Amino acid sequence: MILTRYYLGMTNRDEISALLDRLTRLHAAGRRVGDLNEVQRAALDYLSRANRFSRAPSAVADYLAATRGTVSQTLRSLARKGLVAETASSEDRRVRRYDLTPEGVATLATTAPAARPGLTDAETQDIAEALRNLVRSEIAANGGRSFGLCRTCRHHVSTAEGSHCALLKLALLPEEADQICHEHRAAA
Amino acid sequence: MILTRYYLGMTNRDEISALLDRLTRLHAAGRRVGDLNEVQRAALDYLSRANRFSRAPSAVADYLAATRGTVSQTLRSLARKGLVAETASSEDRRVRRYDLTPEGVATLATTAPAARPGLTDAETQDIAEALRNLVRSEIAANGGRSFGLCRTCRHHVSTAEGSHCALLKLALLPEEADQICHEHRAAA
DNA sequence: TCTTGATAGTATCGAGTCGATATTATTGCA
DNA sequence: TGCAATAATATCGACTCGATACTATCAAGA
Repeated sequence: MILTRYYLGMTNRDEISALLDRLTRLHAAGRRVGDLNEVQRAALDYLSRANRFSRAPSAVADYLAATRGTVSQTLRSLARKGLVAETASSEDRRVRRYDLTPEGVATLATTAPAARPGLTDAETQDIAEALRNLVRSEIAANGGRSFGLCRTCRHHVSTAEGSHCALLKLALLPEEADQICHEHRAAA
Repeated sequence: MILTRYYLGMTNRDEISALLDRLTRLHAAGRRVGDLNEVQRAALDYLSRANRFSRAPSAVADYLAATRGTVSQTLRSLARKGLVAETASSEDRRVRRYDLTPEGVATLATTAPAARPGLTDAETQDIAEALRNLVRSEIAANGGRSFGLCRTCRHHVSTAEGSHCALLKLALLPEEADQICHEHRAAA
């Protein structure tokens, strides 16, 4: 397979940036489905995979590298469309949580990502790993949060009854260990 | 190096989409430099690497998966800022070409992509290849154009005096063989 | 307890992008 | 000559963007 390089005189760093410039545009275009734009779709997808501590506007803002003001509007737009519902937090009265409604779940299901033609399983595997590396480096460069799975966090503790979070000092529901957490820190 | 997967139950395809959702946002945030937004910056970068046949609004629109209307405004915005200048095509009076001004070149140079910390040379190489694959598959899925380098095109012909394009039936300047072409089709 | 500072979220601003649609030139083909 | 295709722009409402200002709430220290 011949792989066309974009610019022969480019460093790998510059080429990655140039490729990302285009790739992010191509990806974004494919993510505008129905009456959702790219950001709304990404926020909805995030909310569907985040645990109950991580569905607040500020967590979405951190995850999507957006300001709180913008995310506030995005979530309001999703709520207007009936795809998410706002819930007040019981512990901290400043915090609001946005959960998917059944309509939100259905919307997500009917707009699943398209298959990627022309890629072997091995290539797909390599691409996933490369993207994980790239996200990790992007986060390191900008001081963002990792937002990994609860199960892979240094604060996750498995017990006989189930598991709990040593940071929040809370018992976890079985499914929560496989959800994204705002407070995630990679195990040492 | 432990690589946190986003969702253990996810297929690679879904994981790639989820990773791209976030990576797109992180990359875009890093590309908003000075008074340029992500799209303006990407368009400016494209124009700096495209050959003279590929600097028209419609080519930029194809490259960035945007509509002509949007690109028209983007280029107008860049022109207002003095970073590009409009030139009428001599062959086809419908076509306009946008070339970088010296200010545009300087802006591009002073906003070069940041280094990617925490990545080895080997990882960087792998990532570049994975992204090339991903772009290729995205194009295949949506019927877009490849936009490769002139030199790697099936219409590129090397001669004793230099090179020429068999599609446009034109002699090429020496530097044009290493620029991006709108009409690019990968060599067979 | 009172104050102070940090945090969570919203409201608002102008600039710009988005898709969609319509319109004007211009080209090329029948 | 006529007609369809192409290139580009103009305009519309919805939305994102960063920036700024604002309110509400929490937490920690005097």
